[in-house]
Amino acid sequence: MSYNWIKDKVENPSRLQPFVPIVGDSYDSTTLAQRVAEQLRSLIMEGKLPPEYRLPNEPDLSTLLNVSRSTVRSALTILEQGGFIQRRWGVGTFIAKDPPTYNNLSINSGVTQLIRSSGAEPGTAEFLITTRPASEHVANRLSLEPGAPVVTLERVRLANDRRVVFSLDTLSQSLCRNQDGEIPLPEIEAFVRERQSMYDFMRERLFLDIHHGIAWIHPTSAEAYLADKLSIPRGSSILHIEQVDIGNDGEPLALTNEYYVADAFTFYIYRSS
Amino acid sequence: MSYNWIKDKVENPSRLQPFVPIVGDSYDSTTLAQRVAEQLRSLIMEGKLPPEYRLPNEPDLSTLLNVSRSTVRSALTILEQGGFIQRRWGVGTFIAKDPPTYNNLSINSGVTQLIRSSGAEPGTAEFLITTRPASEHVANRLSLEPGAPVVTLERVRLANDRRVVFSLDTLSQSLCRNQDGEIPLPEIEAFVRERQSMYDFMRERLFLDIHHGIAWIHPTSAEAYLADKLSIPRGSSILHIEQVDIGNDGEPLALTNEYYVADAFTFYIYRSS
DNA sequence: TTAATCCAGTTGTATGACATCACTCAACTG
DNA sequence: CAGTTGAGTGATGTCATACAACTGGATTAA
Repeated sequence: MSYNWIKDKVENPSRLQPFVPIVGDSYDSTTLAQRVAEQLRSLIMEGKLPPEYRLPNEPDLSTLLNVSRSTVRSALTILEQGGFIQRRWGVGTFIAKDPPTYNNLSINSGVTQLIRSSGAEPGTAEFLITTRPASEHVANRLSLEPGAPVVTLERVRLANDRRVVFSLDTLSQSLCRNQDGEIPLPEIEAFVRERQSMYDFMRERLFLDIHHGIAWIHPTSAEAYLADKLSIPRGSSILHIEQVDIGNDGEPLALTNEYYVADAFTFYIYRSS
Repeated sequence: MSYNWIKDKVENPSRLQPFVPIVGDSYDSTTLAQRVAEQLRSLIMEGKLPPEYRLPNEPDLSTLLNVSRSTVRSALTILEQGGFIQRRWGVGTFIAKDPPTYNNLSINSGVTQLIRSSGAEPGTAEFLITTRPASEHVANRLSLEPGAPVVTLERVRLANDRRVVFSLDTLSQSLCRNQDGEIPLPEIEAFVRERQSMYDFMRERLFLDIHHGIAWIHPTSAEAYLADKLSIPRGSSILHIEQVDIGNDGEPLALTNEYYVADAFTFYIYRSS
């Protein structure tokens, strides 16, 4: 039925890729509506669908995406809750005026993506991977027994060679295994060094999907160790974000501590009323 | 059909109020699904529905709430996105293991509610309300012309008489009017002094509903003025949250600057993947 | 000119049917 | 006897259709 997907507010139609988003039949353990929402969310975050752009109406979206209208509506509800779109009863559905970006803390993206989306080149320095017994605090956060072995990943993250984040990731060693048994540390290191993402490692090697994260934010100031790692004066303002990532079954999977140089990034939060 | 609403994980049934949530016919300009979600959200946040509690199945919820199953599902999708519930295909719908609370920044609640939910008694000191021309920054945030008159509300917020937050609210003067014309400052002051909420004033007197807020978080340290207001040493860590509240039509309504004493509260963020 | 009315287009709600998944448990198999 | 298979049940997910409610502009009438 060749809906004119490109119209209204789009000045440069050739920039928009044809919208045939394929929602494959691949089994994802997620629902169809979530996959549709994810596809549309990518388009929005990549700027393919500009702010205030009017989407096709729901019946047309239904045929375009080859899913039913109720599925479309579920997906749109998801996006609406995230602040990506705005629905106006009797009028239409629009991309939000100011949709969330990667520096929005409501979106659980990693440091690498944050740096990249800010226009800088992500890098790593002082990579250190070790195993150690879990402290009481760590064990508590990860629902482990104190002393249980955990893998920790200590990195200084760079944005265009500037030290901007000190990150300390912790993962239960019992999770670091595939069908062949335990994954040796060098293999983990090789993967994370190349891809610069622990999330990718968890998803692709451990098949651990993260459902959501819960973050605590603490404003603090750099003591000696941090000041050294981040090459900033002692006492500089630091944003400390501690985060537990939760899997689909509700169990904590990973613990992340990130220390951001205060003026390196601007963080947003979408707060729904 | 008298569904046994209280069962499964609930140890103390008498604690749970009977669930007849009435979803009134009152015209709210919001959708039915949103009102249903709001009702359930209140029950969860007030602890009436404990974590991991299993909800009735959707058909039964439908009859209980006197709405259709599609409306129930829309409401549940909203709650699921906010991290309040978890749906498991083929199994059931459950209150989340760790549902968001008022100190979750993903929820747009005011300082007063935050203080109250922490178990402390909210209070106010150094109340100061003025009108002044908008600075360039303020005008930018509120989509006003620089120099346009704005109403500012300067408060030191107390938790059990301890100074914990310095807040500075800004509102375009052109919005501070009802059918009788402009609302005089003393009237605003009287209302906010008593209710300790600018949001309540905006909703009840100005009929301005806030759709969502966008917050910037900045870790910083207290300079002289702030240190004095908050009775803390200079250089203490401060969490600065600047927030623009957006109305249903997408226009900015209010600007809020809040400075939190670092260790006074613990802030959470729900980060969806 | 102005106000009321109509009308087309869109999202919201209701209803019913079926698909898919998870869990339990009986039956079967080696 | 341990392990596997499969039916059965009950839950959420998806589809299809119809209609209600709302918006905004065009039309019409005062």
